[in-house]
Amino acid sequence: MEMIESTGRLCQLLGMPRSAGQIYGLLYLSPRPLSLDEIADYLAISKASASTGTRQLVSWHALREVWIPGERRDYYEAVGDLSELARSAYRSFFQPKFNNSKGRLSHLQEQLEEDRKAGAVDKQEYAFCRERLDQLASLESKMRKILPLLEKFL
Amino acid sequence: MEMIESTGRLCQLLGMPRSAGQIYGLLYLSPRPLSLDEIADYLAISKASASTGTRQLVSWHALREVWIPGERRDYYEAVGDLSELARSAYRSFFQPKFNNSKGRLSHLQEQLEEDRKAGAVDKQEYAFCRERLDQLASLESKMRKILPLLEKFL
DNA sequence: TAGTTCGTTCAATCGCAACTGAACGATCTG
DNA sequence: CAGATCGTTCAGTTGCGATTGAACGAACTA
Repeated sequence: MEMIESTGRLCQLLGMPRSAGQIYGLLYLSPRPLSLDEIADYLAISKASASTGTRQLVSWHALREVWIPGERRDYYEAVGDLSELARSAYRSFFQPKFNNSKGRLSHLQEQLEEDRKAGAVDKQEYAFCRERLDQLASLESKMRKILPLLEKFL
Repeated sequence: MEMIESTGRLCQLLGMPRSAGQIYGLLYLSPRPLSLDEIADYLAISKASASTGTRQLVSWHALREVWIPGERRDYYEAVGDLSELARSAYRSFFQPKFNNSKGRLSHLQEQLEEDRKAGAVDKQEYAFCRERLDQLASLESKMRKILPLLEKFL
């Protein structure tokens, strides 16, 4: 139960549905795969929530569907490799946002240059914005360098 | 306006109020400090929101209060050093959660040992849980090693 | 075929954080 | 002192994502 609470809070902190985290926490320490009904029962949530939660986790490759011969129910078990999980989460979630931010940043820089040429900003304003945008770009470049290393290390 | 949208979304992504991010984005590119009314006016939010937002940002050291001689209003400007900002955010926000998780983890491990001694879990179950908890501990230790490095690099 | 037992979908509800308008206290001005 | 101009606080509202019950379709069973 402590595990369930922790993973639930963690997911909530990362902007994911709390129930998904709870499901993962439950399965992470469960010695055998569990069915939808068992999950819903144990966590005291509706089967609908359990269904949507497991499907989300499966799509994130955090859960694996397990078919037990002679059983009609679907069973689920947690993917134990958290490092791989973190990597794929990074790739499919943070990486895109990050690339997007790069595009936005360079677009801002272009726009600033245009405004300067058009005389829409005076010299002091231009210098200030330029400095701030450059600092942003520098930080972005640092992140771009270190993230792959971090990815390997985990 | 693009900047405002970006920082707003970023804050929302990190679980902070969107309006706070918008305020920071506005001030980050503003060549001069702005007053509460100017902020509320520009962002089309109520002065109440602007007030709470700025106070939050000030408490996070993301904004600086600027007193302009002969002016009764408070003026605010963005703290430009994003690296320092990230560091202090890490220290006051993530660091505590992280330490907390360490305590929980070791507590879980202790409890597992107790259960084993009490014969509450069979050998197979114990081995499974033990392995999973050990993996968690290993990941936690890696994070503990790399985070300080990352903090220095930024 | 009729009746179970599954998982999924969807409209309705709920909870919670963010936002707002209005009231307030503090500080200045004439 | 009265009046104006600030920032802050707070009860009430809003908006949005998570959750639910009920309905549904598919796959099995007798």
